Amino acid sequence: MVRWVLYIDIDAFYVSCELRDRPDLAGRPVIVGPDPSKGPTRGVVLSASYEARAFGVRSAMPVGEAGRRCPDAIWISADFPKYGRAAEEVRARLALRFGDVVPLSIDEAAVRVEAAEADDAGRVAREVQADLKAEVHLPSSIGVATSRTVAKIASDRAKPGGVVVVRPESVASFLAPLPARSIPGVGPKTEARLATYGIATIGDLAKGLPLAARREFGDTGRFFVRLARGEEIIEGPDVLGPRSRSSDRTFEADVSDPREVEVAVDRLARELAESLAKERLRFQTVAVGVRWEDFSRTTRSRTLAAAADGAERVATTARRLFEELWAAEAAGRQRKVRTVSVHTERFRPATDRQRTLDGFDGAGPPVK
DNA sequence: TCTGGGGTCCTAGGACCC
DNA sequence: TCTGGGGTCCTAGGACCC
Repeated sequence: MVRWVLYIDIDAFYVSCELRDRPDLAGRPVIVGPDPSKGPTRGVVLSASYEARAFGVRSAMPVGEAGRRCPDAIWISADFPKYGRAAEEVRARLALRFGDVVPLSIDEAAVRVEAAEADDAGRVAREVQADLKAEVHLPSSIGVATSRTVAKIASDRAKPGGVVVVRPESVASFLAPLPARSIPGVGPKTEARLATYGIATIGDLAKGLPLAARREFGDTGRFFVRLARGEEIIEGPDVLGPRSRSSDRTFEADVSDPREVEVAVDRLARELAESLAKERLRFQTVAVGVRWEDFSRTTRSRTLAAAADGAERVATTARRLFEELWAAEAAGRQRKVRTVSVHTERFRPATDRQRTLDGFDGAGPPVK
């Protein structure tokens, strides 16, 4: 028996969720995002149907550009709770058959399957696809391989609506012609750095890296070469729980008055604390981030003496961090603020209170 | 064309400890 | 007086993903 990974990716997820409620829109160019004809907005495309993609519309594209490329698009504003519920339906459906489901993003999940032959694993994938279509009414693409990374790359090649199976002995030849950019984790910057060494495809990576590139890419470089050669890959851990939670707000126009930003920081901190309380999470680190008008970012973080909770604790820490951040900026470039964010991490479950430390909670050694 | 709102992981330097 | 090597934690920034 061979252990296979099925990597399931829902096609055009947000749009597909909307089409469940609006089947009359099937086959039309549908975009989820703020409608640019309803006034100026700084929004971007969250999801586009394949009919809209035919006009060059892509996820994360500013909506004004998308509107110009596809003037007849049907715009639907995002409904994140709806998408969260749909993701739960998909995971529940998969859990019914496979037990353990590894959720990898809102629209992706992996399951493990034991099968003697690649054809058997492929058949299971097609059954899953048909089941999700019939029971959850969502279209999917599925990659099948013996590692999660290769299965994910296969699922990309399967879009839309297909199944791609990669046999263990064919991994290197399957990957070789693909651009290095197809590797999850290789974006525009890494692609450009690899190109300076003459590396464009995964096949180029399989030949190994020159000494200078080995130094430059370190562990990541070794991972690329192992993957490219079809060698065994150490998989990331199954997702154990949230590592961080944040809340941000982009202003309609860039802001130069720190008091206006402080009001937003306070509101974000309280929203965040409320959602942490719902999840019963206590945090130990708070951070504040600013995206400036030139789109560069600055962050400031502070780790508390002990895990804490409560809106007041997030808010006062965040406010202090923002004051420091602002003071440093005011002494220098004095840019306007485009986006402000409040961030928490290093979670402990709220139930995990240690009696011996309880007395120090929120009143530990003074924090600068 | 002018860039959201979530997230994850990695790197690198300094502090601090043994 | 000048000096090690290794490990962990904290902070800031960056790349990347959906």
